[in-house]
Amino acid sequence: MEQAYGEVNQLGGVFVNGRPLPNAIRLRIVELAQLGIRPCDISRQLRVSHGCVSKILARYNETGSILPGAIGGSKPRVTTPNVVKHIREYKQGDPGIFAWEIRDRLLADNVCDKYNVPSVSSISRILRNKIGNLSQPSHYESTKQPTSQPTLPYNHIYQYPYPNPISPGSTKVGSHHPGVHMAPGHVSIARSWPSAHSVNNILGIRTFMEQTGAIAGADGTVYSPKMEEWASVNRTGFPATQNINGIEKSAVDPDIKYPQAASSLSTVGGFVQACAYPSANQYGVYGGPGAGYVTPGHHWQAQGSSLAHHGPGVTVHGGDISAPMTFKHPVREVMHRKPSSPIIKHQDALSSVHGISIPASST
DNA sequence: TACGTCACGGTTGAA
DNA sequence: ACTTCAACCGTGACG
Repeated sequence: MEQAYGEVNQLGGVFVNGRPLPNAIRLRIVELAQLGIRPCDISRQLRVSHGCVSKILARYNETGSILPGAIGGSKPRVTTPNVVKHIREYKQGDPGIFAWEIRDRLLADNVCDKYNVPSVSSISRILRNKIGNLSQPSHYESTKQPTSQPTLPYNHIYQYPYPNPISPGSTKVGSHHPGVHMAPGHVSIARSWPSAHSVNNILGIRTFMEQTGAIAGADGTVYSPKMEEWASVNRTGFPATQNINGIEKSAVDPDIKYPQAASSLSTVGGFVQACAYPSANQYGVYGGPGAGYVTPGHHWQAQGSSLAHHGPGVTVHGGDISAPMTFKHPVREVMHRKPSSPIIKHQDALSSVHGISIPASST
C-alpha cells in the first residue's frame, strides 16, 4: 500500500488518480492566482496540470470554494426522511399494508411524484431496514433514528443546506482581507457547497506548513511521511481557526497519499479548516489541508474526535520541492522549464506576503 | 503559448 | 457483506 499511492504527472507533480488534490494545493492555486500569477505559471510551479488549475480556479470563481465536490454516494432518491416518515405512518396505520399500496399512497398523498416515488422493492427495504418492526413503536422510535441512516441526510448535501454547522466563525467569506483582493466574494454559493468558505478566510489564517515544511524527505519512501502529520500540524497550527467541528474534522483528517503536496504550500492549513464541506458528504475526502488525502472514514462518525494530536508547535522543516521527485518516476521535470519565469518574481511576492517559500523551479 | 474542454481511468460511498 | 452506480477526481490531449 504504501507506495502504492500516487503517480507523477508530466510536470513532476504527485497526484493520486481519482482523488482530489490536497486542500493545501488547491488553496495555493487560488492564492497564487489572486496574486496575479497566471494559471499556466501556477500549473508549472505547483506541478499540477493546467486543466486542473483551470478547473479549480473556475470553481472558485463560481462558488467561492476551493473544495472539491462531493465524491461518492448517491442521491437520496427515495429514502428521504419525509418519505420514510410517511411510509412509517402508513405502516403503523395498517401493519398489513403492502408495499405497492404504500407506493400508491405516497403518490396519492403527493408525498412523492411519479419521478421520485420509491419502487416497491425500495419500500420493502425501507420497511425492513429503517422502519423495522413497527409493532413496537416505542422501541423503534428510540432506536431507529440512528439506525443505518446517518443522520446527516443527504438532504443536506443535496439541498444545500447551508452552512455547516461548522463554521460559525468562519462566516462567510465576506470579509475579504484587505490585502488580498479577492475577487468574488461569493459567499453564496451556487451549488451545493454549503458554506464555501472562501479563501479569504482561509488566507487569513496562516498556516502551518510554513513551519512545518512538511514534507517528505527525499528518501525513497515515497509517501512515508504520512500526511497524518500534516493534518495534525495544521490544526495545531491554526488554533485560531475556530472550528474543527464535525465537519472540519473530517476535513482535516489526514490523508495519506500526498506527500508532496506540502512541499510548497504554505498556507493552506488554516484554510482547510475554514472550508468545510458539507459535512454531509464529503466527509473526509477532502481532507485536510495538506493532508489532503485522507481517507477518513466516516466523518460523521468521527466527528470531532480525532484531531487532536500534536502539540502546538510542530515544526518541521524543510520542505522543498524536491519531494515529489522521489516518487515513482524520477524526475521528469527536467523538461524545459523556463529559467526565469515570471513566477519567480511572484514568488517573492508571495513569500513576503505569506512567508511562503515556493520552490522555485529548479533546474 | 495560454487555456478551456473533455475523454479517460480512477475512487468513493449511499442505496 | 457485497454489489451497483452515479457522483467526483486529475491528467493528458486536443483545439
